[in-house]
Amino acid sequence: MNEIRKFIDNISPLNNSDWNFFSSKLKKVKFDKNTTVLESGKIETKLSFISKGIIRLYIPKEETDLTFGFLFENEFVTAYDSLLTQSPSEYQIETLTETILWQISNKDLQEVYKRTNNGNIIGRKMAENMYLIKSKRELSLLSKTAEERYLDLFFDSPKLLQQIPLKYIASYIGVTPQALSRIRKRIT
Amino acid sequence: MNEIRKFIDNISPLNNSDWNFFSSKLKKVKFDKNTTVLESGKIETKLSFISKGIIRLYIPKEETDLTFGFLFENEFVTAYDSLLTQSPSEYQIETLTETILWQISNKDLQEVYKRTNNGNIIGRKMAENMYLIKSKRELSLLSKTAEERYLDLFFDSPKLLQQIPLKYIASYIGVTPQALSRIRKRIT
DNA sequence: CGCCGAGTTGAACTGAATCAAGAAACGTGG
DNA sequence: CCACGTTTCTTGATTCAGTTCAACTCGGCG
Repeated sequence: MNEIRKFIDNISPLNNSDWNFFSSKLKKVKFDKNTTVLESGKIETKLSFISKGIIRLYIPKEETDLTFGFLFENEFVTAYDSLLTQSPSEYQIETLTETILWQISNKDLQEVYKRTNNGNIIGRKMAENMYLIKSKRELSLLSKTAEERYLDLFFDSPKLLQQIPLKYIASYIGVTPQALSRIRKRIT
Repeated sequence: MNEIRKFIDNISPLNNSDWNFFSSKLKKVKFDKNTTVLESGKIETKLSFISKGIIRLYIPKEETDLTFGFLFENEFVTAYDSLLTQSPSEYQIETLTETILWQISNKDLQEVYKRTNNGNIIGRKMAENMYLIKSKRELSLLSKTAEERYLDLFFDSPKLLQQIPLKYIASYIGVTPQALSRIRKRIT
């Protein structure tokens, strides 16, 4: 839980009473490897902090599904679109390794926004942060080649990448597994 | 100004005193056609509401620049990344037609967040909204063909499209003007 | 009138998709 | 702990959407 407070304080510091309120709402949950945390079509009701494990966010498709991100230890994960709009999630969330999450329900999160001093600020900063991530991604998709995107990802989390099957990375980068296999070959 | 209040009330209603505070900060500015509103490299200091006109958001590049969006009447426009991080903007903002903006400075906007009841909520909802837009765009770039993206755009704002040079639309869709010209030919 | 940028069209080229088949890694049951 | 089957990864051949380079047309404007 310590890590969670650190993460949040980094966004906007919480006083102890606010933190106590927030943390009292958190529930620890454990998931096996390759387990669905949120099924696409369901409405997202939780915000989760990854205490341990790796998570993939994707849209399941007939043939190959579309991967939108990998989340690691000490990051938050949620089907944010669905959480915000409270409509069925296109996205599905799945563990790639054994995973431990701390979860707060959307209901409780809204309470935090209302009841605590900094709740709304944190909510705003979180949304702003999510925006900045997507904005970067848009730029990457528009202006970079698949190879550059692979190298970026490799640069960001080299070790973690080794734990993720190539086909998922390919899907995140926006190419087929075959294409990524060739890119890899080319650059080594 | 009426339109601005309508827009904001749609996000989260403001009481009169909050609105008065906010609207007192707005300044009306007029721009000619093809005029730079924000130069890339400068820090964004304003949030602008488009009262009249069409605006293009892009990153200037040596050869062809990258277009990230078109904004129309009764929408907000800003180099949001730069506004949030207060670092130099990669993005440049330019009018495509004669344009009238209502602008509020970032400084005043922060005051609105602080001083008014709903300021933070609006700030949050605005960020959430910006996120949702980018999220949609990411999906479009990852899963759709250039042709599909063109049709989407056409479907969203058919009339407005006619006022935007093809080369900018091509850049938004992520192809060369030649390619878009052929797509157009193909689908008519 | 002549020029210039925008748009169209053509031809050659390229990166990635698709189809297909084989090799390697992985896990599950005997 | 090995054997088998399934899934993942690699490699090859073909196809395709889009790029690049280039030439030509059109419309507006000095």
